[in-house]
Amino acid sequence: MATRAVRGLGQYSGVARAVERVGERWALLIVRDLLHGARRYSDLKQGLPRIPTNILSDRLKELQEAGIVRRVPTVRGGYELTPYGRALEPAVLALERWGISALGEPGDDEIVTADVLATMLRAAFRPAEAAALPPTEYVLHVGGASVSATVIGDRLDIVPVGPGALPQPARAVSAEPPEAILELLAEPPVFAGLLSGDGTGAGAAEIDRVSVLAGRPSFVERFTRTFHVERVGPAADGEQVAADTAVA
Amino acid sequence: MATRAVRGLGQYSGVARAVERVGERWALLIVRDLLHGARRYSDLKQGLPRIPTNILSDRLKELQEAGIVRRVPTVRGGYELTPYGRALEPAVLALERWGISALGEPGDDEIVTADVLATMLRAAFRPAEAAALPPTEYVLHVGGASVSATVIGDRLDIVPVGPGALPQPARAVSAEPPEAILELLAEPPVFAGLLSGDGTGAGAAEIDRVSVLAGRPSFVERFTRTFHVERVGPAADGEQVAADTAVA
DNA sequence: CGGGATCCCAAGCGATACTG
DNA sequence: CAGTATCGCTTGGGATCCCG
Repeated sequence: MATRAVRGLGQYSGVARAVERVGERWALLIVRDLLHGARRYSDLKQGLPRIPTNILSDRLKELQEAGIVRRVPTVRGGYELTPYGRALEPAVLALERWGISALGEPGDDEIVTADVLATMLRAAFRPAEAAALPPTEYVLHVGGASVSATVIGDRLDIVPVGPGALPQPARAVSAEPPEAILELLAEPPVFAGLLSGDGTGAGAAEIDRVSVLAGRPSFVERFTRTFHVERVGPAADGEQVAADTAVA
Repeated sequence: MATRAVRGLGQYSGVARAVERVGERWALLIVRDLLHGARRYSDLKQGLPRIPTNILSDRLKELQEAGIVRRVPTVRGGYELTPYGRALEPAVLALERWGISALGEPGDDEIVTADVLATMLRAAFRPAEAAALPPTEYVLHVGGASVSATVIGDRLDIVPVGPGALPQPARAVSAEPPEAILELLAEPPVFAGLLSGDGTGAGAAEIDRVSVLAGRPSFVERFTRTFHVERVGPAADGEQVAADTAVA
């Protein structure tokens, strides 16, 4: 049984409410995956390999009760976000940005899924920078997952590609793809570094370690300008604090 | 003992990392309070009435190990965020915005602290709107907590006021306060409604229930323009889904 | 006043088995 | 494929006491 809500945090606060509703283990990762479209039970389970099936079931039930998730009537075992759940996107992307900047090395059995990759891209996407660049399609292969990110103006569209991706139904705008295409292959940490590198000096190390499978290598710089997150390492402990900070 | 980290989520993902580091119960609320300045152990405990002391101790230890929090050398029992921890601010505010829009009625023993109030204000603050308005100081009394929010141009400064607030040390800019002042008193749910109301029609109900203790009542509208979050109720279940959403 | 130690309960969780 | 049922166990977390 989905127990919960008995343990409020005792604060009339937005963050507290948010934590009460999506703070349970796994909950936010389910939301993250659903942000990219409806998913079936087995899709979710596959994307979250370490989640026990009963926990997935519990979370989905709780998220439904909270009005964050609902079933897709037409699809057996299908789930999707409600508008209320979709409103979590800014928060999820903000957390993603923070997390990206200190991903470190992958753990032994840590995987990268298409949804993980898509979230990284959407978190790192900079519409203002992108708008100034020519339309480009980026095909990324990172740690076994593959997505195609098409950037036209300040718009970003991501679709899963390659083996393992189900046929994508009814793309609204199947206008002709941009003529500029860049296809990259990179190990997960290299890819993370590519997103959070400073682009010029230090980031060059990552650039050398990505394989350009198709497209002009100079497009890599276009990619790093389009997709970028500020690096904020965990306490290099180098700098001094403003010691006069108030202890109120 | 602070056990943890044994249970990774198995994904090389920013959100997963974020959840692993600040997903523990209470952790994000501690960060939230520390976002407004250094705090002592007892301050934190007071602001989080339901947290057991050992859990607070554990969390602070874990947050330190993660490089998110560090001790303030000059203050006994003082804690503050590292730059890495402060980088969580966008994520915290995004969660706050989402949480505010469905706060509902306060639970029996839910409290509002000055830090809670300050977080609400900072989450709801709209610099672009504020910049067009004259400098104004808003003094808010909500559910026992009181803060003063001074808005000058697109800048927002918040200081705790009234009984319970320690003397505020060394305000850098103690320039003369704005001549326009609005002092409000409201019950917590009324205040939340004020922030997420639509400002005109439906929001009027909240406006009638706030007490203007000082300043011109017309300034209330200035307040709601300066501080606002989109309302996204949990599943009014009214509208239809785009049924063609991909289940990929 | 800051914070560590201990006890104890149950919730949250994970693995496995089972069912429509 | 989409879950439910059961079980054991870890551990989070609440209360209380204790120490510097």
